Amino acid sequence: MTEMPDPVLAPETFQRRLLDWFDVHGRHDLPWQRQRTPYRVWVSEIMLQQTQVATVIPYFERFMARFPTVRELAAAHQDEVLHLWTGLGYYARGRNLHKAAGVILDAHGGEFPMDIEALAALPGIGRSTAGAIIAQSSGRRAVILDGNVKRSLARLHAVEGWPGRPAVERRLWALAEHYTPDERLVDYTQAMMDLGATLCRRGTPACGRCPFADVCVARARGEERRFPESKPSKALPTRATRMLLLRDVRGRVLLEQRPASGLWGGLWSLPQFDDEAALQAWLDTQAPGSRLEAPRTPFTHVFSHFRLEITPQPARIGALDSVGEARRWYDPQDPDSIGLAAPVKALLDSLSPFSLTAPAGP
DNA sequence: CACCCGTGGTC
DNA sequence: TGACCAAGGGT
Repeated sequence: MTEMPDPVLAPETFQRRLLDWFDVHGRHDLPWQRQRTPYRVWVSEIMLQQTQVATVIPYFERFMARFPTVRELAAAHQDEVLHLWTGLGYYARGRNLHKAAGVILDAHGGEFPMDIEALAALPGIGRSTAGAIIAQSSGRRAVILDGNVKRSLARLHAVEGWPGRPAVERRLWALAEHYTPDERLVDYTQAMMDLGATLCRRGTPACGRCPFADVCVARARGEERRFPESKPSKALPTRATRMLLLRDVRGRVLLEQRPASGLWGGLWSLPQFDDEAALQAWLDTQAPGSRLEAPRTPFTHVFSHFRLEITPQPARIGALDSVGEARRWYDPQDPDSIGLAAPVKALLDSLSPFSLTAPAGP
């Protein structure tokens, strides 16, 4: 048996209050709530990891139009999957989604394995996402613990400590397990996420409309903003890079495919170098006779764990014998269906004469 | 465990 | 305006 987490409400009372609230105020018309197949729920859950609903919706619609079932997804090239993922971030999600589609076809005959362990064994699916897929697509009992649930439960019980710490996370899982009902799992899991997303928000919780305001421990203390505690912050290191803008006579730009893992893994980007010397050495061997132009003004791109200072380095082609497997000429006027890192896409867009026309002003 | 992985919104 | 964060998972 799991530890009894001093609940503020009996599970039955919690469930009834939550579902009564959800029936009136919950979200019932999100795109993935139509045709709740395991496939559609799966894709939506992956896209929604660390990503807000409003951002996901257009990506989800485009993805479903191109890959209506897991078979089309498995048959596609990773490039096309990443192309549809461009701008969404955390590209390992797209790579894993594509990889898992192949496993579902090869090892599971095209049918989703509908148990937690088998689902969580698929790349990109962890404990919480596996639970969400089970609950939302089959209605069977499964426990979820995403950011919304963590925030709501941390406040309801005034759970101290950053939820990333294993001890805190265990406690939150125990609370989530404690309150999860045996019925109406589709609605219950959606309701928990809706509560966190629309009422128990991070910045300005709408306690006045919350069905648990009278029993919320954090609110009773007037400390709802203090929960959940935030991650201990560290200073962001800064790295510098040069991005080579090598153009041929037709105005096309040389792109390189990034390594399969790591930052922008599998996406196409401009060739990157630590400094001008490394860039020049590359030009001398790979594209002799090329001429460097003046570097453009550096700009900074901030990632989650470091900031990248990018200096665009334009150059005109001398000779380039072989473009090779992981390289291609890319025409910004006539874009290919490939995955481009967002800052690279913005930089390439800035090369287009069309983007140099008068900006739309107020 | 601590770190890695992206982008857009928010204050 | 920079710090913080969002429907987490992999290594």
